[in-house]
Amino acid sequence: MSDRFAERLLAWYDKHGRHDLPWHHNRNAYRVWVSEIMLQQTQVTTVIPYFLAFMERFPSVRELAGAPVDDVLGHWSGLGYYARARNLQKAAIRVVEDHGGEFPVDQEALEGLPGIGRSTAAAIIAQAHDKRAAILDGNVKRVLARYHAIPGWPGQTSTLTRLWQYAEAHTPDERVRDYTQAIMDLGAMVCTRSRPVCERCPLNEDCIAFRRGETHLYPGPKTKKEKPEKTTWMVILEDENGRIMLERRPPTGIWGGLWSLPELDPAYGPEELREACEQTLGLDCGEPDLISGFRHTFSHYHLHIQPARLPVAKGILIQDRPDRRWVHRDEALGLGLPAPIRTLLTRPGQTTLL
DNA sequence: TATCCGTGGTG
DNA sequence: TCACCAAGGAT
Repeated sequence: MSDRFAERLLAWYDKHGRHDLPWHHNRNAYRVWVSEIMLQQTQVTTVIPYFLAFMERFPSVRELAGAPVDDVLGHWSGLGYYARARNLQKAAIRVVEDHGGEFPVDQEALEGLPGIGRSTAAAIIAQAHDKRAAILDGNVKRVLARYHAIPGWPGQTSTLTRLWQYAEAHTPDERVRDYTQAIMDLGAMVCTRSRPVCERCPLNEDCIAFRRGETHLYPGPKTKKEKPEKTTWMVILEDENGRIMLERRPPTGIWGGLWSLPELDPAYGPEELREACEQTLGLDCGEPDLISGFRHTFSHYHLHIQPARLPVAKGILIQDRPDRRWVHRDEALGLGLPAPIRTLLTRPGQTTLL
């Protein structure tokens, strides 16, 4: 690029950028990698406490590779996108077994690890090694879409291709670590989605969208689709010792690998729940106690959760299955639980009895 | 290419 | 109350 994009950005970064984030200290490839995975589709303020606790428990790639999956998921509980946690540990095991515990330095090898794509690989290269690699995350997409007035939704291949071209072109040969942090900081602090602070932007002079007064038009909107509504029963089974039954969810799909409350087919009516527990779970239960349901919104559908509390008759045992277990509430909260289930178990008073 | 995968903040 | 979306990647 013949303009002074990177130069202006770096000068702004030196004065106003974020230089003190937790992963900026004791910087190494492992810490950079974990932070980048956590930061996928997740804001900095959300990540910080998770990152600190994660590093306390898993200080190096070897401890992560050797940890129980439940421990890793437990530290991810509430962060969302749990495939990131499963892939993180898979990648850690590969780094230990195939690379002697040392992270690959080249982009191709990094992209071969589960959970690491083009942008994350580039971020690791730039942040950990200060070597030239172009990133393209949500911040960069927004900055570039406005600066060059690139129409269309960034998810569209044609739009994405153009964005990558500009991302590559603007990335400098020197100070790549600072540059990648700088353009993300600009997107997060100045070139925000709503009400960008263009007066304080070091790039406003040559920003086409700003000069046209059209920053609100970029990036282009995603084509919206109607979200389907799904319904499910979630049963709180409590035995005479005050323990509740948890069930491990399948490794794929929503909340994959996490512990949650047992689900029953929504086709069962309230009066059939007792029988459903008997047939589905092999449990002899008392009368169901219906709790008011709530709606949980995901990216692509709404889930209507109908909780029901059922007492379990004394002396009844279920067959020993590794994906089911009786736990006290305190113990349950130490496992990887989905956020709404955690809320349900922590603050049952928040919901109203029917 | 389109869809799936979470959660919390925002207007 | 609710649609929209943020440091993407896998399928």
